[in-house]
Amino acid sequence: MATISDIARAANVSPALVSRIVNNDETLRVSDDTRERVQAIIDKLDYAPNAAARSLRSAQSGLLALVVHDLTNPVYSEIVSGAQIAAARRRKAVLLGEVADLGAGIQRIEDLIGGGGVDGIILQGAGTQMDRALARAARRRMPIVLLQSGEAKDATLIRFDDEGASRMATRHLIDLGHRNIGFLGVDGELAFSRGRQDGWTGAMADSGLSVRPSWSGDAGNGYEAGFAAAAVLMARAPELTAVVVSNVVAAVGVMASLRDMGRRIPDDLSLIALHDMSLAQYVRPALTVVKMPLRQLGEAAVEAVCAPGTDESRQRVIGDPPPHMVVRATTAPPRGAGNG
Amino acid sequence: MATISDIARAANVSPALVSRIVNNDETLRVSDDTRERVQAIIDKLDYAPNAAARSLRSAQSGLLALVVHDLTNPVYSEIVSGAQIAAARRRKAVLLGEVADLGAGIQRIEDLIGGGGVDGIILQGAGTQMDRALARAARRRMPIVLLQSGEAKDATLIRFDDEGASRMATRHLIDLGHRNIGFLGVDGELAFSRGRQDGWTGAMADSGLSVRPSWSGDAGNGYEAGFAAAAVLMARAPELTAVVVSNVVAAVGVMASLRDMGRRIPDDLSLIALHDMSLAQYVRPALTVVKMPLRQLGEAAVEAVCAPGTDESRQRVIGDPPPHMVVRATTAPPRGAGNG
DNA sequence: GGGGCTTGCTAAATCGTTTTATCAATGCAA
DNA sequence: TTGCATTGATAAAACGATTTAGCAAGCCCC
Repeated sequence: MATISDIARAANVSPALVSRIVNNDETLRVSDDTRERVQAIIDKLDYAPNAAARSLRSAQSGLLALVVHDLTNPVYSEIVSGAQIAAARRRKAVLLGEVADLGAGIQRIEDLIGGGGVDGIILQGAGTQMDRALARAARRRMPIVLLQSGEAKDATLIRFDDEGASRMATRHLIDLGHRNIGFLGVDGELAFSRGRQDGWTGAMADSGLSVRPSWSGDAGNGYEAGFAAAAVLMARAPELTAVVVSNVVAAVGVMASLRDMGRRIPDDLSLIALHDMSLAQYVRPALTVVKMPLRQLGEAAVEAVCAPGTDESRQRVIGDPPPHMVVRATTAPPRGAGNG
Repeated sequence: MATISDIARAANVSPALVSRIVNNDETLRVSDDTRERVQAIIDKLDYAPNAAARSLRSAQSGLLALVVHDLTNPVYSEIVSGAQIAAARRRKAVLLGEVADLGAGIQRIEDLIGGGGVDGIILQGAGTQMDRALARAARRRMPIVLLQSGEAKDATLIRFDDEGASRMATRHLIDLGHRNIGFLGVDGELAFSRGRQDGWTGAMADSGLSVRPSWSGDAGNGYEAGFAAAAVLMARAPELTAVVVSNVVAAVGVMASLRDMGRRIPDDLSLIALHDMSLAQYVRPALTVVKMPLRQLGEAAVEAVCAPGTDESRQRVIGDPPPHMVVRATTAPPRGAGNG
């Protein structure tokens, strides 16, 4: 492969000059003649600067590490896709890590982080297994962004207005006339899951409604967990006429479970989920959701990593576009409610 | 950050020795005493080798470029996930590129490829926009793997037995008693789409059945395209009692469309799809599919990139596990068929 | 006591860029 | 003729690791 010296030799100039031409150095004064000659040789030899040498010298790799919990979950892949787009805009590439299956899965990414091989890190739901790499990153003053997670040390935190969205979903059901409204979320002390739970109880309280402990359960983030959780919830709280599901993927599992139990949606039970994805339009009945901008979350994460100094506070809530209702076919007034 | 020289100085040894200890050089003879002393300092200073320097010197980055068409499509994310796992096993990291939205989206990856910043490339459905990068990669003798695509030059080709799977699916419908069986595939001359089409016509011919041109259509790879295609097909060929859909994601769209048209599955129309994904179990009725090992496809791609010399032919069909029927609830005998 | 072997370690070149300071040449004004 | 900008380019020092060849010291054996 042609190196910068090859080009320099062939053009009878110094490597320095070639480098500055390749990089569009604004301070460079060069005659049009020389510039064209060099450029012609670059084109002819199809020269491409060596990535390793460049990042060794410039201490920048142009790489962003993005570690997500489970790639096959459509919600996460939406985030990844958004990050991808924003990264391209910034001329960065995305190094993907998946942390779901085997704990050892991201060994190489950790090495890269430790060795300065990436310019920044975005973490989505990675557990403590990243702690060491994160500590190293922090010592290097590498920008770190945590998505939907509460524990920030040297990291920027980006999340949705989970509580607001959950409140909005619950409110929608209340407005339809429901009183016994359940909630399927994710257990644990993560900020976003607590926020969603709070949104539900908050909206209920605002309307003078109370909730019972038996009305909430853990539906996880996947089809299967949602499927299982629905059966448990229905057995425990048959008085419910509507349920807020904190994750749209889990909601699809919930729908299957309800149908298997002979419960009709929305006739017997209304369902509303947080997040949106294209699948939600294509299940039947189509899922009513409170849409949150998943792609924008990914994009914002990349922006925060690329321009780390510029965020006033270290904590950002994605408010644009704000969460909004997408009413489809899984919500309706409860059966006893007048006009039907 | 600590460099190798820092460690060497602190331990009163040469950088060379530190390097060889860090890399577990088998040929190195060193006293236990020294080794422990060096290791202790490495631990204390939390030394991690600089990634750029290392890959500059060793001409290996430990990175694999994986370019897919659309990340949000569950079928592709399954492949990515498989690749991820295999890469981790090989101590490689995966650089992800998405080529769907904007053509300029993978600029950085192309730079890296040109500059030797990756050790190999896996391409899934990228169009001609990668041609230049691919040519550069070939000149560098960089291993290239093409997934599900026919046009191999300097690349290894990995694909499923698409024709066999499609044949199996069609056969299943024929065995149930169907005679008028349609096919929704992907238009174009790509090898895999032709193979699936051939499998359908082949299985029909084997049973002495003929197909009409109006019985096949283009359902693309996504929910939306499947939804649209189903409406067109049903209008054009109402005599069909069963349909093979070449992609499970499109099949979910087809299901929604049929339901909206008042066609009951499987009573009025049987449906079978190629590929599988967890969603297929959670739509209702659950989708019957011919399962193809998507994760293994991703894994095989990584293996081929990491051990390029070892593939006898440049063309590999993933046959393990072989495609197999997963009968769920969208297939049944046609209405007029005896025992019902 | 000299030759040869083993053990334990190191010197120094190399990978391909980027960047800062500097320099030669030319022009121009006084 | 001297002095001073300006233009167009370069020299050389990093950046941080890996690797090959080789060296010094100790030991053994005859």
